[in-house]
Amino acid sequence: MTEQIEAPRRTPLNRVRVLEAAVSLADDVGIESLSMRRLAQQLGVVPMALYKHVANKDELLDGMVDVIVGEIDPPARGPGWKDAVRLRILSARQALLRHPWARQVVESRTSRSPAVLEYMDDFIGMFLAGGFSVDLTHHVMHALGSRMWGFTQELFDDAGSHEAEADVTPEAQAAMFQEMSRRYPNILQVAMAARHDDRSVVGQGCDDQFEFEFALDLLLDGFERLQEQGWDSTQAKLGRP
Amino acid sequence: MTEQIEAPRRTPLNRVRVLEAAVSLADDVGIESLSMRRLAQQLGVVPMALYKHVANKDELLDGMVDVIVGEIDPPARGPGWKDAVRLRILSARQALLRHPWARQVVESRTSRSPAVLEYMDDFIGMFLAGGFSVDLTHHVMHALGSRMWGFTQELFDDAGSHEAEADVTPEAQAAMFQEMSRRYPNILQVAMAARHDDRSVVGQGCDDQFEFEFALDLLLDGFERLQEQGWDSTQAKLGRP
DNA sequence: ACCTGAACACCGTTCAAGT
DNA sequence: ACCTGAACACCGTTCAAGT
Repeated sequence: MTEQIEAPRRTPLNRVRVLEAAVSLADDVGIESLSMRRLAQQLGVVPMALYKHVANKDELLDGMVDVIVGEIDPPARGPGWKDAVRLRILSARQALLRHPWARQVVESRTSRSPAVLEYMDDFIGMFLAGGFSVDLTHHVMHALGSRMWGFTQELFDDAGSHEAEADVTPEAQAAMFQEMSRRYPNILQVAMAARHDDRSVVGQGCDDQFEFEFALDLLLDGFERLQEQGWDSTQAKLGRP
Repeated sequence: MTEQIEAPRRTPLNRVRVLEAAVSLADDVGIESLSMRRLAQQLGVVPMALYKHVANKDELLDGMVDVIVGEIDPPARGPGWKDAVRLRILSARQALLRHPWARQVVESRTSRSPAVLEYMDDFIGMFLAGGFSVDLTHHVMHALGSRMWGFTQELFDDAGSHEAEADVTPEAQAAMFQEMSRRYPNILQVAMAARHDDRSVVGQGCDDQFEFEFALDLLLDGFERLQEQGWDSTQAKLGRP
């Protein structure tokens, strides 16, 4: 009997390999097409093999968020709190933008992994180091919310660009435009003005950098003002019935 | 042959009935358990029957958002822009809080239904009526983002309350606490302070009203300041390289 | 012409049977 | 003791066959 030669050993599966494969598969095929079965196939293993390394699909998604958090630059040491916070958020933004599915997944997670907790702990630390009271820091973190991850809710994802180009006749487009201007005159006004603007285009499908920084700086300036005023939540609560 | 008596006619299905049934089914069993099949069963029809009234599941979800938008109070007529915006957002918040799944679904939608467009058009109209330039209004809408719907990202959903009560021994709890204070000292500090606070408790599982209004008012005050200063995006862009 | 049962092509996860 | 193929209990959606 010929002794059976072992097939060339696949580099053995481990958690990191599984998570990284999941991230790049989601990058390639989209998060909605990422399934345990498809991921297993990509890795050349039977679906069940994945369950050795992640308890279930939710844990897989948590792990994928951790991979992304790992791509965010560590907190800058030099500058004051405002620049430190700003830089870290903009770095998070770059990491998130690299993975189109990330925003949705980050938003949908309810539990916080150690990596996420550490990320948040760093933020809190930056405010405290900047002289913010624990009280103000608490509320400021809530106000920051998901902007901590470097994204803003899209206002118009692709309103209008549905199948606009090819199929629709100019007449139909004109009719749609008329209907829009009748029903949503304000949206139209804003959209038109934005289109004339050189830098930002409504509906370009991607979170615009200027909009993001506008909102972020508005918040940071607000935080700064409150801190300088010695804002205190107990006072604020007394002031408002 | 006895003439077959028609079974008592079900009130015939229509789009509104389907959507309302979907909303209350999601209220009851959670959005993750809402399926076309289960909804059909609830309505006493075959799954295929639903496809007469909604093209597919995505359109069903869009329609469910419309039902919720319909629950939001119409814009107030009397007050200035700031109170008008504030009231409408807090009304949206009430509607969204009535349906635990709504936040997630609103966030996940990429297309905007007529009802949603109208809701946004109203907001834009409030700012314009308040003397905001089209330009500033545009950026302000982006800054408002998903806060337009009356929710903020949860910071801590139920971190720690996982299975804390029953199963875990006091010793294990103490150990976990120590581990937390070592790894996430800043989070702990903020969490402890918040727990002493009479009104807000971190991790109470629901978006806290005070946090929401804090962040909202910070933004509204910021908007007001910019408007009074005659803020202009072209200037802002020149000022920043 | 209309309606719908059965089928298709998937899921995530369990579990018992095989080595 | 370990591994995994088959199975379970679902999905959303298509489509052809039946009335």
